[in-house]
Amino acid sequence: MNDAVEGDGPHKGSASLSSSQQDYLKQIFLLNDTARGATTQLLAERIGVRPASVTGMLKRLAEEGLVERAPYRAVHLTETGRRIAVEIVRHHRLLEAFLSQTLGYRWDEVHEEAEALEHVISERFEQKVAELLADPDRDPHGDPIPTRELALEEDQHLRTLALLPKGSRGTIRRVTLQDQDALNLVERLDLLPGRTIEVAGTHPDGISLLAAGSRFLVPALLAAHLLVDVAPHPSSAPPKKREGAGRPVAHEQ
Amino acid sequence: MNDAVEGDGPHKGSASLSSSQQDYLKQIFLLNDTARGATTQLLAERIGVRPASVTGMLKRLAEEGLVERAPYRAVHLTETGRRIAVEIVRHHRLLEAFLSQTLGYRWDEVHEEAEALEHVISERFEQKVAELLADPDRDPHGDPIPTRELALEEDQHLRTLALLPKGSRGTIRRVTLQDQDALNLVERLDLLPGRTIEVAGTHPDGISLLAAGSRFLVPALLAAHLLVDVAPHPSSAPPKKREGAGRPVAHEQ
DNA sequence: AAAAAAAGTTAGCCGATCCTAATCGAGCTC
DNA sequence: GAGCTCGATTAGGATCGGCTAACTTTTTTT
Repeated sequence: MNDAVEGDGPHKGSASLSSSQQDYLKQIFLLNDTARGATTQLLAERIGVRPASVTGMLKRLAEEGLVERAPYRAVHLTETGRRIAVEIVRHHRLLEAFLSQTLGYRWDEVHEEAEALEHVISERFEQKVAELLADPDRDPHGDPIPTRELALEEDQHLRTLALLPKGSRGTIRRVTLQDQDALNLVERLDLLPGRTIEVAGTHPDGISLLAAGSRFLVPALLAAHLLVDVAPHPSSAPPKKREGAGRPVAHEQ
Repeated sequence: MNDAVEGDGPHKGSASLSSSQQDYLKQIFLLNDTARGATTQLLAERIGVRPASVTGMLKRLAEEGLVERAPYRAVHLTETGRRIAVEIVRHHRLLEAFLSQTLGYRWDEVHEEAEALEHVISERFEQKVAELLADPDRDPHGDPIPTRELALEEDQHLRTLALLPKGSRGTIRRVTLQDQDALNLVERLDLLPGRTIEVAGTHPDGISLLAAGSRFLVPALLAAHLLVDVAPHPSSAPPKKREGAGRPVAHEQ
């Protein structure tokens, strides 16, 4: 035996999957909603292994019926695989909320710890934390927490800051970054979820922002990861945007 | 790489030890204070592997300077090994207190979960929990929690119920059991830490006890794991807190 | 469309940890 | 003190998940 983690014990579907396997499923899930999909290379980067290792693991996961794949193509989760992945995403985000709210972690410290704990906590732990926090629906980064039934609300109306036209106003709702340095910068610029902003201008290298009276430049790399709830005010239409970048998200459960 | 756990990150000494290794060290530590010491067989039982596997792991641990051993003899921890072991014991007991007090786990549910989490939490987590609970010195089973500096107070004055003579009175302070069924029984008999009792008689198969007005038999197997704070005189007031005489004892390994 | 680049896969290997089966050693019995 | 028994060790193997190097397929460039 290796490190088959059974923090989950005799629960749902994640029983007897190693931390490693859980991690692959989670990353596949998270990448499936992006433009390029869950490619071998992206997975390798996210997970921190070499591409060859990814190919190997994907084979194993395919044998266990957790993913479906065609060689040289992006992988997809099966329904079973998706359920497990969402379960882990729930663990992760619930833990982030918990670490932040109950243990007083700083905003930028939660990710790493949750990363380690998510594979190990039991169903009971998940429940107790959910109770304690009264079923939160967002983690500290603004990411939606899947419900107990594993339904994941999508932020259809949020738009990435990078693509907003000059004059747009709105409220930052999500910060989809994990990098420590980037998070620090976001904090320093005071661009945390909840902050209302206005786009003062767009540049090739970023977005000029008006927030809290001051004006400053948000690097494009950062702006791409700030999801904004756009106010219907200036000239924009009511929230009804949906298929901006790709297929409907894989979650019919 | 395998499952080298780095929940601990760049801290003390436990950095880069696998969960498995951590577990061995912890069990060696726990067994070192017992009559037979940390023998291959006992370790195998506690850890849930075959004796041959223990021999193998002990060799690796010896190479890393964490244990000292002579073939066919019980193992001992080096100072480094001991430090890591105590660190993990601290994690475990702190987590048990936390699960019980903060998350509302039942008394008999905490062990299993702590077992999984103890290898994964960071130094920060440990600190935050210790703060939240105001540096508790006992876990829910009455086991002493090593201090931040890894000093472990010994319960020198506690005596096992199994060996008390008829007529003894005292207060149960520790329940050194982990087995779920046994714990349930302890709970059913209401023999949790804090309960005051009197030995009504001794039998080959157990101890006859007088507690809360009723009289019942405690099986010898159970009695051996109930540590009692014996009252100096039949009339002595039942000490509310724990021993006033105990002092922190640096654990000579 | 041919060549180059990038991405993915295969093959072979390694280390960690576990296992079973067989052998060895220590300590007690007679 | 010769056995015998039980605990400990060795030998040999399996699995998991990682790696490198070499090769194949897809995509991009010219």
